[in-house]
Amino acid sequence: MAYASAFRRVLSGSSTPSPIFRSQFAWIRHNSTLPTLTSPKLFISGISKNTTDESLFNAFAPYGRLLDAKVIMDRMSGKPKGFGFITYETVEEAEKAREEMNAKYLDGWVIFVDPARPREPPPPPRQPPQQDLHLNPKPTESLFAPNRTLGWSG
DNA sequence: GTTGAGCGTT
Repeated sequence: MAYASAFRRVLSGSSTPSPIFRSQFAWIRHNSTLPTLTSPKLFISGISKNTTDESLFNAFAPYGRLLDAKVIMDRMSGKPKGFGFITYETVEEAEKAREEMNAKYLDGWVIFVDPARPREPPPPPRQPPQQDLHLNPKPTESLFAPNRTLGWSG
């Protein structure tokens, strides 16, 4: 996502969002993953270090009923990682929130709303290429079977 | 204590 850092560099100093940039963000929507969401979970990236769970919640609250809003902090260092997750009640609300809040301002930073990846991939849509190792081939009975009829006994 | 790519503690 090169556009993310590009817009951040342009907009990091300005505090007032200019309407000019809204037209600039149009192509992002066009370029973004427009197909319907499959999960009410959203991955919010590019959030400010001032953004907390509460301000994230308040920012996305008008677009649906939020079940959860978390700003991910590094548990080792305690510093915010700069992204978070929100969970709506339905995918329609998440869809609306993405349309309304993608590439918008939150605490002076342009945030990006994307569908969150499942933390536990439950259904693999394709089975992994399992190589079929025939470690136990059928026993070759007669290959090494001694021919008793030709014994030394004469 | 560098200025930002990314998918979370259970």
